[in-house]
Amino acid sequence: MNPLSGKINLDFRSSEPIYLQIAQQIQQLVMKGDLKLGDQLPTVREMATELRINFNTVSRAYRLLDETRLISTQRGRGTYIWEEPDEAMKQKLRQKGLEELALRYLKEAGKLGYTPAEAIETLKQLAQSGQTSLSDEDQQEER
Amino acid sequence: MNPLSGKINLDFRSSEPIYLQIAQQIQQLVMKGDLKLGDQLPTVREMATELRINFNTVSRAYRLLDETRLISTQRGRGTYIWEEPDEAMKQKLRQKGLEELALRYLKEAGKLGYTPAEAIETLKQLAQSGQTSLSDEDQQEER
DNA sequence: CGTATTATTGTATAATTGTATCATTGATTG
DNA sequence: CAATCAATGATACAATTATACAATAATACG
Repeated sequence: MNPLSGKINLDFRSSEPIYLQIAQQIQQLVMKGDLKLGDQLPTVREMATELRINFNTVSRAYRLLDETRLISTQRGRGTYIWEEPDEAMKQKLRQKGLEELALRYLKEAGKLGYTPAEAIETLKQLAQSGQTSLSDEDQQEER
Repeated sequence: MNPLSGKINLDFRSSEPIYLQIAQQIQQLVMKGDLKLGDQLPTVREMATELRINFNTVSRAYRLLDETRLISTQRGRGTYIWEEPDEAMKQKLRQKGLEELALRYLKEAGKLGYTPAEAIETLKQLAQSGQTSLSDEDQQEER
């Protein structure tokens, strides 16, 4: 069994592309310590089969992480955790991830006809009212 | 201890295939005089074990060098330095090596969206500003 | 010695793994 | 509706590894 079997949960209904979902979740697993330096990730084909997607999509996620030097992909050999990000890096990655999420939120809101200002306002109110269950328990897989 | 133990440094993250890295570095060692006519190279398995790669990858590097007559591989016997390149040959090899590096640089820059002109400009500036530590001290091994 | 046996060395071929390129699809935009 | 673009898929490819093999050397034994 590979090290992150069942730990990647995709939401095929999300507008978030699945290659980003994969990349972000792997990033989080590293930051949580579930994946450590030197660990081998599943091959693109393994993971693709498990997630029932094309292996090129996994490859794209891996390439993204390779560019940030979080992992190392080696043709013919496999893919490995390359560096455990230091605090600064973690912060940067978190920031970047957040920004992507934020951008998507605004974009989606825009589709629904809301201005950024409106989207922000709604967000604020939501944050104040329902302060329960906003933490990160494991989510259910969707498809 | 074999004659080039620790003298081959691989970068598994490079897009340069490791069989080429090996071949080029052996070539350089011969040109530098670290390897002389008649010297035996480590067996494919020895070197593979040291570098933590498959011996077929070493074999491929050896085959490459065998084809240029720099070394002689003999099944069941081993691998030996075959001829020390004369000055003309050395010059040619150095030139070829540099061209390969240049090509690679441009290719990588291209992937990042830079035109050759931009890549060249950046290179120029870099060369002017930081003229320190551009020599060839031994590099750190990567994985 | 001579020969059989075993170990050592490089080689050939197929399987595995990531990559590059182009095609398809579905949504967005004008 | 056509054009366009991003995400995903299909296909062919390149690097590396796994496995079985062939040639040579080293050793054992008569």
